[in-house]
Amino acid sequence: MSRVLNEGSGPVAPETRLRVLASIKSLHYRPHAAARELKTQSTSTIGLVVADVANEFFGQLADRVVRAARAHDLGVLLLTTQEDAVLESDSVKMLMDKRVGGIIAAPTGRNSGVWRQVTDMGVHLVFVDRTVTRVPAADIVGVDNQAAGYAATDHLIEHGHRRIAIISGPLAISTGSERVAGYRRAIQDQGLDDDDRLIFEADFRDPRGSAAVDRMLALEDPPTALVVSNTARAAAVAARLGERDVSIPEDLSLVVFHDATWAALAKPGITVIRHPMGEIADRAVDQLAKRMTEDWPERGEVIRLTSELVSRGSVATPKRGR
Amino acid sequence: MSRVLNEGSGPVAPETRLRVLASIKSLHYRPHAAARELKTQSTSTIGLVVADVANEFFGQLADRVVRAARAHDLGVLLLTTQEDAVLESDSVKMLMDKRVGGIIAAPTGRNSGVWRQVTDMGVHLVFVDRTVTRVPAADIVGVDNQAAGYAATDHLIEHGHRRIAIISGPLAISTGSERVAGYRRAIQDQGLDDDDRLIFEADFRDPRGSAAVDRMLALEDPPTALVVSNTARAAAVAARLGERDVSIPEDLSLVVFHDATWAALAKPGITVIRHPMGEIADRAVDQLAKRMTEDWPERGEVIRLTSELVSRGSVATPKRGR
DNA sequence: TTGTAAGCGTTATCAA
DNA sequence: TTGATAACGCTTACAA
Repeated sequence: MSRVLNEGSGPVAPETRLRVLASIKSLHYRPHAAARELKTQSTSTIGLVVADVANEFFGQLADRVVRAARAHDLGVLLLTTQEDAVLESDSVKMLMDKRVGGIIAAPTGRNSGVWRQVTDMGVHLVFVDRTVTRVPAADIVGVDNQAAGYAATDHLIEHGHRRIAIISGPLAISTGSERVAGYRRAIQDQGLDDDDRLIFEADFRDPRGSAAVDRMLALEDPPTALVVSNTARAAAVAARLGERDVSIPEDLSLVVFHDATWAALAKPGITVIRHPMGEIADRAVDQLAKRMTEDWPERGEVIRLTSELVSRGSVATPKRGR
Repeated sequence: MSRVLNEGSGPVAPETRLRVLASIKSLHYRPHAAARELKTQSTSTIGLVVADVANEFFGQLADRVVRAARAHDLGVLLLTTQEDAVLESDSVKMLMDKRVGGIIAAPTGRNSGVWRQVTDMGVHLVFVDRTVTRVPAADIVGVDNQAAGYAATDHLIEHGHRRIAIISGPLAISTGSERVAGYRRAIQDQGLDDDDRLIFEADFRDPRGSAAVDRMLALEDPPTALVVSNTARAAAVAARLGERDVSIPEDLSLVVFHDATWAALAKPGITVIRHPMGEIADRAVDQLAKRMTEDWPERGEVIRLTSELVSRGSVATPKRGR
């Protein structure tokens, strides 16, 4: 009987409750989630849309999202975009058909319209890590990327570097442009040369991802330090640097976004910008869970967490001369 | 109208089909998945149960499973066990309530009964990477772990090592015991000393994961080579080895299971056993999709794929003397 | 306190 | 070829 499962939904005699409970046990009865959803017009599943869980960054994020969701009794439907706009909108379509209660997404950036539709149709949306414009109802949970870009660059400047390059993700993506903005601001604040040729935009899916390294090394006046703010390509960049026999930090100081396993294990250890992955995921899920119970919000909320620069051995004073 | 969506389900005039299609467009109609499921008693979602997608191994697996599932128009509900038996059975419970069409799982090994119930209730089950006993109806997709353990050990023997240690995952898990069995067989085939003190069983969740390293190093007659068949702890082991100033391969030759990013990037590169992650995922999903359309099988099928030893710089001839 | 019936959005059956 | 109707398994409102 329904009243014993959803306690509080009506009166039920203690004795009959036990009788019902007994039958449930003996018959191995389990409520049919789809039927319940159909009747109550509510779901206990949310969607998670990220680029690629093979990438440790999103893997960690997804792991924590799943864990946090469980605490709210929410299932997580995982969809990946592989940074492809078509896969992204297909993913959204599937989630809408399944009538998820909300979506946590790291958008590719090329689908504002699709995301806008999501909120227009009354499905709650929380962007994590990245954002897109023109989706006012979406909540945003992420770090202050501009500050992080600034911190990474400033850290290198403090060590005496004057020519600092950055390998960014696509500037069309919020994290890309924000981090580069922070980088630029740091360069300008210190009165350094703001040289556009030191800014490399590497596509997330660039098979070699390292073309940028070659172009950088080919510069007539190559940099003495590098910020890799493109998390997805960072390992490829490091690999290419190794192939090209660039030694770190002697030839090049290095700061990388995201504290991946390889960064801590490399010799020397790589100085990184560390994101509070657990907190990002927890806040995103909490926010979504809150939205799913409360009434529809006026505008989305922006939750900015702080990243941290973890200093290891990949940054040193630049060699003199050259 | 239903007949135009599910084409072939009934006759429909070409003209009315167009009219219906037009309304669908204009009203932004999307079929309600839950209602359809309720009626047809079928689902378009499968469950994926792995330990932990923050781990690159399962991250890669999950990524490919999601991609392959999409090709079959299947959604993936992701649940993680964190290697915890309780979380595992909770996960299964949720998946059963949601009436998924099937489950792909890397079981913790401590829940045979739960998995048995899954198949008993008519839900298709494909084990990936690992297995548990007593679930005859489950399909299994994985590599030949015993052969892999043998190959890793034999590779070290061929390089002249006589004392070879192994840090395994829990022996209660199929991969753990199989890999150790392969290791043992290689040791015995070559007439080497089969010393139990060289076999270390490190729990997947061991916070330091490196206690085994310390114990190994404390041996009066320490090994000259090490196989780390515990993928989840391999990075921690490498980190501890570094802290203890063990240089590779001079002091210790190393072979690790799973070709993680850090293994390729380390200097020297780490020799690894590489699993065909993509193929494992693809076969698992294909198998599940096949089961979901066909009739219930007699017994599960076992699909054994082959792993590959990728030689890099972490294996050398042992130093003389000692 | 308990039983009954309607209805959620589909698909399938049966008449028209 | 099409329209009406029952049923999937649940929740909920209302009657007993």
